[in-house]
Amino acid sequence: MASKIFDMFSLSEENYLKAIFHLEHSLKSGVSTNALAEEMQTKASSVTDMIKRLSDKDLVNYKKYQGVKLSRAGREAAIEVIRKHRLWEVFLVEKLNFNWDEVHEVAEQLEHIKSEKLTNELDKFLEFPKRDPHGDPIPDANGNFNVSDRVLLSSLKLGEKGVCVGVKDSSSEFLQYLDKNSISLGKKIEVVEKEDFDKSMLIRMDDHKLSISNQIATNLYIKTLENE
Amino acid sequence: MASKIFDMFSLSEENYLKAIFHLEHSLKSGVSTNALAEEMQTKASSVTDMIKRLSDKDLVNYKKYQGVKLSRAGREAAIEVIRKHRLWEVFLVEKLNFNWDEVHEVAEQLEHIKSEKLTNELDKFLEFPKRDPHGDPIPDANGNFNVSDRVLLSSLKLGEKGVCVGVKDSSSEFLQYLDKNSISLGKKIEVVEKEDFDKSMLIRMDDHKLSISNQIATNLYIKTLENE
DNA sequence: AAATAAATTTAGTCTAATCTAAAAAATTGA
DNA sequence: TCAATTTTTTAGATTAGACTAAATTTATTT
Repeated sequence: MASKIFDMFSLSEENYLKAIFHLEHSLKSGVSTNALAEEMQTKASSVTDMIKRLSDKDLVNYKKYQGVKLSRAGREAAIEVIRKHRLWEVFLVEKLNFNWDEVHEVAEQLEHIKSEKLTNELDKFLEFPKRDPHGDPIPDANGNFNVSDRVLLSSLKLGEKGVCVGVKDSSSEFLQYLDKNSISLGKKIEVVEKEDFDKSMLIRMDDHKLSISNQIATNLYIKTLENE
Repeated sequence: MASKIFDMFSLSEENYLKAIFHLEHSLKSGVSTNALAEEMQTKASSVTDMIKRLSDKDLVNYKKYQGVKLSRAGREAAIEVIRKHRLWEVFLVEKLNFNWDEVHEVAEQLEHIKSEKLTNELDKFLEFPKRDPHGDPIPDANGNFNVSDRVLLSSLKLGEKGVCVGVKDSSSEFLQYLDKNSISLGKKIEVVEKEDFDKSMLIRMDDHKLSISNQIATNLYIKTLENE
């Protein structure tokens, strides 16, 4: 972690940096004002204001009408926040009996606590977890994290098998749906039917079959199994 | 905990409530604007503003030029913050290898995290501790906590014995002084000499004697031992 | 290449929390 | 008691972060 001399960002700044980071990864491109406004649940004009502040602090590269990109410093700050968020999620589930659908809001608060020692001791206390309860990778103290080779369930072909390794949507509604259908990380899944019409699929899991809508299938990450 | 319907207080409001609570207890009276300004490290005019806001929300009783007192709701809110602060301190020391002189600033941040489940599960995880690392009592989920019968070391008479049970000053400077002299909670102490001139005292602890200045003696809480 | 639509920025307002300086009230003490 | 001092409050300004409405720039269509 290079330039961490003085990491005093406001709560709002940290949330923007995090949102830009996430959007850069899902859109695989620069981030537009509107996209950011949507992500932050705010107005485009507010976003423009904040972008200027972030740009003045060299946390993002910004040219009018051209969207933003994180600078190196901005990316480091964003990753630090994400690291803390995911570590706290592990803590809540592993130590405090939270279900995976209950951790998000609390972790949104805890991720802003500023103490390097706290973060690193928490990491150690949890025995350096590699993934959070939703299967997302946890950056280490240097900001490095594994880019995994997971794919969406919806992209599996007929007959292919895989292990459920993560969720894209981590809303409690979605997670509760998964709970209700006993779909949890680590479960083995095989695609036994694909329906062109509505893109739903029939999967085999444990000893039964289950029909999965496209909306579900596009929000479940799978690691495919080479076998057979 | 009676009226906890909607506990959405700002960070600043929570800090004021906590400060008023502490001042009410140490001053044993209503809290003046200036005292609160001193405690909050801010200006009297800012305090007046905030007091008005708190009064509008019925968290304090306020009459111009008369100082403030916490209302029932204000006291409950303050106690909740204090409960969280102290629980987090225990967590940091017991689970994350923090020394007792390192916990304060981090706990100042953690005390504002809003999640009843988090607080109560943390309490359970720590096995319902009764005291924080500085010997201060931790309120339970209903806001009740033991008012203990501790006294200041400086009030002990010649020959009296006691156990060190808490610190009044929890600055890291003071705590480091105690560490350096092996004074920790639970240690047995006997007053073997009192010096009228500068109010210092000589104490016996473990197998040696130690000279204690008045400043130290007025910041160490002792539970006296009846024996002998 | 205009004309229209969409995205973005600017200008001006608002709120919470702070500040300084000035005014007002309460307290102290000769 | 009443003048001096201290405490407290008011008035007005400031800042971060948000908002609305209007203006401007870019993108899309004909």
